[in-house]
Amino acid sequence: MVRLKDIAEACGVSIATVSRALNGLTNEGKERTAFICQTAKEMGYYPNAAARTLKTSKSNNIGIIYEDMMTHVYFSTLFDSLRRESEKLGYDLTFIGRGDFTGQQYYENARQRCLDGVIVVQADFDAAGIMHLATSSIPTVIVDHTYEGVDCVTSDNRASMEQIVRHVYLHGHRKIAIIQGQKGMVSRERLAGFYKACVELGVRVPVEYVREGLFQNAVACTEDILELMKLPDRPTCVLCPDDGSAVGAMARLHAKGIKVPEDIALVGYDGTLMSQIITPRLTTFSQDCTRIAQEVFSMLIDAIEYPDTHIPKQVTVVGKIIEGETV
Amino acid sequence: MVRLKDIAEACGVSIATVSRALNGLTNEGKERTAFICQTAKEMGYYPNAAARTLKTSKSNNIGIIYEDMMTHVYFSTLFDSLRRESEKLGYDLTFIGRGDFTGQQYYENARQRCLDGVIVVQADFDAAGIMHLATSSIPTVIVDHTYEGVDCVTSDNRASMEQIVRHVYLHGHRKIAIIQGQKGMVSRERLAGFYKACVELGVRVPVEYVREGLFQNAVACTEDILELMKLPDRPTCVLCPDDGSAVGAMARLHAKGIKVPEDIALVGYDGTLMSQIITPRLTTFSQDCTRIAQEVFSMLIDAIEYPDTHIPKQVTVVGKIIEGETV
DNA sequence: TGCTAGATTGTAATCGTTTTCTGTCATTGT
DNA sequence: ACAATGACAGAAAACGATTACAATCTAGCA
Repeated sequence: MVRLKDIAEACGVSIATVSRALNGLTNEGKERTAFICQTAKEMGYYPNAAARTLKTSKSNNIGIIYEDMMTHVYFSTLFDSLRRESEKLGYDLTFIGRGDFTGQQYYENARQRCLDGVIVVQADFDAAGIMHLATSSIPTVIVDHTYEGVDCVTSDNRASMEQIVRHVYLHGHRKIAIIQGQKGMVSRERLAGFYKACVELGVRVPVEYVREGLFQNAVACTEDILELMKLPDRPTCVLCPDDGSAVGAMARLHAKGIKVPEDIALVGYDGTLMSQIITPRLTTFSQDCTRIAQEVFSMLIDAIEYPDTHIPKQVTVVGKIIEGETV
Repeated sequence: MVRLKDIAEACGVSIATVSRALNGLTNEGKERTAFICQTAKEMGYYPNAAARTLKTSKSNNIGIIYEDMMTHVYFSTLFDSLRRESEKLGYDLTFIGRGDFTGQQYYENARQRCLDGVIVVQADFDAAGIMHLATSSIPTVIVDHTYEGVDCVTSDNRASMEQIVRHVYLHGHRKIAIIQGQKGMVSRERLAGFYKACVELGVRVPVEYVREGLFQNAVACTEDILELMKLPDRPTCVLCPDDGSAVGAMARLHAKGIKVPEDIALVGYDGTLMSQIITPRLTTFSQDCTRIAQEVFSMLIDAIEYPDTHIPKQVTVVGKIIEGETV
């Protein structure tokens, strides 16, 4: 391993001079600087990250706390976007937060490795711990969950659900059912949007039309839909928690002789590739992961670079309906 | 931030003593050790990772080089497994390898941050660079690609394709077509297995039955299938590069009035959740990501702990056919 | 009691950088 | 020609841990 010291010896200057030359500090003479840089490159020098971190308390590393849900298309897409963005900005992404972490430990773990910032995705699990982290001196951005007074970026679940309801309303639907995902802020927000739009549009919602379901679980979704179809006053349109559920349910319905959209209209969520390649194309709602990632990093970078003047804010990113053929 | 020094002062002992006590070095007296540990905990001490890494050249961090393909279910599943395994063993996972890396840079980047090891997934992109890394002093395991003399774990694409061919053969198919994925070792291996099984079973394969396709691209897959259906001597069974393609294609075929499996048998690949919740359930091949992850880490840990005696090996993990209703 | 072995603990060097402070020159103004 | 100024380079002190080595203390034994 090549050290600053080796270059210093090779060039016949001091370590400090090499360090400054390499870091572009204006101090040094121009051609000497060039010579040092040249030599460093030839010798294959790379600064030791640990030493630099130790001295500067900057690691160029951003921690990411993710539940084990990478297999859900939304989250893998979001991750891809986050990674691309972090790459662009010169940060590496490290997965932190062992499964059994709680309370202070998120914070301590981040502190321990001098992370420059932390991104928490879907912080539904340990409010106290997450808050401790988010209100600490370590820049933190929360994705898809809102806490007071800390940086949050959420795809606006409430507004999107409103959009969806209005969309199907415009297509003539007055009996709209909803199947929710796992309990949590996302589901709550969507339900709130659902009710809000229905109230505003004067659409009556019988309690039986609102069902608890699961994300990414087409079996559950199908069961729920079949239950809905048994109702004396059956809905004409069902809003599913995500595309995976909707696609799976659609296939099952189809096999049962129930036609989409003739017998029942279906709306998905996420705007996945899959939703657009099946027949009929699913009407769904696309969340703009690229935008989300950009917002996340813009807030994070601001918090990192201007820790004193940074003001936490809550940003919502609004997606859009992708019109398919199932409504 | 609490330092060793702070604890030392609080306890009235030297820094070295605290360090030894905390690391369980047998040197220290029992109750003094206990007292130090207790105090450290009370003060909320966490060792500074950078300092420790600088001194010991161990980071407890494993780098992972992944192309941007997290949205493919196979890779997200694999990643989940890798992460779970790394968590269990106490390592963190850091995404490294900026998009424009080449040659030595993978190695230098890993060296720079004192990574204890590196996992390279689908190393199809920069053979020279990857080899430089893999043959360096940094423990490296390559997933889903085979290089001579370095640690590799692959799902046995050749053997699985053979299994698939034999499976459909047993179901009476003699006209078997294959749609490949992106060019690369995975596709090559699968094709080799396909030919091998066909030859052994005495199945004739017209050149038109072998088509180049794309992974995770149902549109391309559908086009390919439709082309195949136009052939004067059409195949009775088509092997698709992955479940996503197969599911999408199936839906399109269905819409065109071509029935699966009556008119054409279809086989997917990956054994995803999706493949099992659609109707008809897709016949597919499940890759055992958990096993792959275990093998990866077993090799990695061995290479890390016994760098001198470690012998690189090539491991293949065999998956199994999931019988659906499309053959 | 005096000496030695063994058990603890402390001192200080080290890991590779960054950065402050000091010192040396050369340049400029008077 | 001399002092003041500024540009540049080097020495050395951190950052927070680990660890080889030296130093101290205790106890066991003659």
